[in-house]
Amino acid sequence: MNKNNLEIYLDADNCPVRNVLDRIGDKWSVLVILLLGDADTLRFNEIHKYIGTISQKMLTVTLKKLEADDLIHREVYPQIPPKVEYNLTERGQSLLPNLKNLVSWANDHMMEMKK
Amino acid sequence: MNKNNLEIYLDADNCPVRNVLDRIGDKWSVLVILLLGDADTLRFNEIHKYIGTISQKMLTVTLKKLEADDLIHREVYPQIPPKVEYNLTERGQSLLPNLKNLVSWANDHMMEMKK
DNA sequence: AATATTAATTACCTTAAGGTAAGTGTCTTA
DNA sequence: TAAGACACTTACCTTAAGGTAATTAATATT
Repeated sequence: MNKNNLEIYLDADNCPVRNVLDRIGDKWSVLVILLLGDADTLRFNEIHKYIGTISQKMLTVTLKKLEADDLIHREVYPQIPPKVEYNLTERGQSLLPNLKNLVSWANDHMMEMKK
Repeated sequence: MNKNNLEIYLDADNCPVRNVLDRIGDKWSVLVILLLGDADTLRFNEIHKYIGTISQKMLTVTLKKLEADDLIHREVYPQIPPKVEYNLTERGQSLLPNLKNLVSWANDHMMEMKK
């Protein structure tokens, strides 16, 4: 057994698995990142309409968390009615391939898993 | 914007992102998979000791879910006291690289993120 | 005047995740 | 005879995630 890997996974306070899942393991974060990865730039209501089933509250909460982690950038246009645009940061872009790999793994294997 | 990808991500009832996160997006699943990926075969109490902070209850719940999704295999030895060994299935093995990529992304980026 | 628009915010509620602590069965060992 | 090992199971409780619905500010449109 590889002690190095074990130490990395299990170092309780500094566990990368925990850190990453605590941030994007919620119901909506990954979806928003993938969406912005494809769409480049989207306004609040555009994301809201695309996802369809997300509540306004959870969309703002999700966007704020992603912004706090520097995964998305938020650009406010000082006009009325308000206009706010979102797009991925460099860090968000760097996460994208990992998520897309997960998606394609899911497409390959999820069908066979019974509900 | 790529309509194909969007349709894949957003198809509410059949969304691969949701499917995969619903199954391994919980607090312990990924950790257990990574552990079994390194250790090959582990008994219940070995996993319990390695992770340290997981409760017995959550370990059994986690293992049962992973087994139901055919991500880990459970081998019972009919002896007393009981002996049960766990290891990754082929499907679990196929997920492993994706998770390791996520871990290494986390190692590269999580330090910079403030708590 | 009244209504629509946009991106939130707030109060309230429900559900689910996960923790603690105790108990189970069967055998072995001190 | 009592305790220990092992892999759970059960009852109970707390916390957090996420949902609904109403409200906001400032302006343009009808």
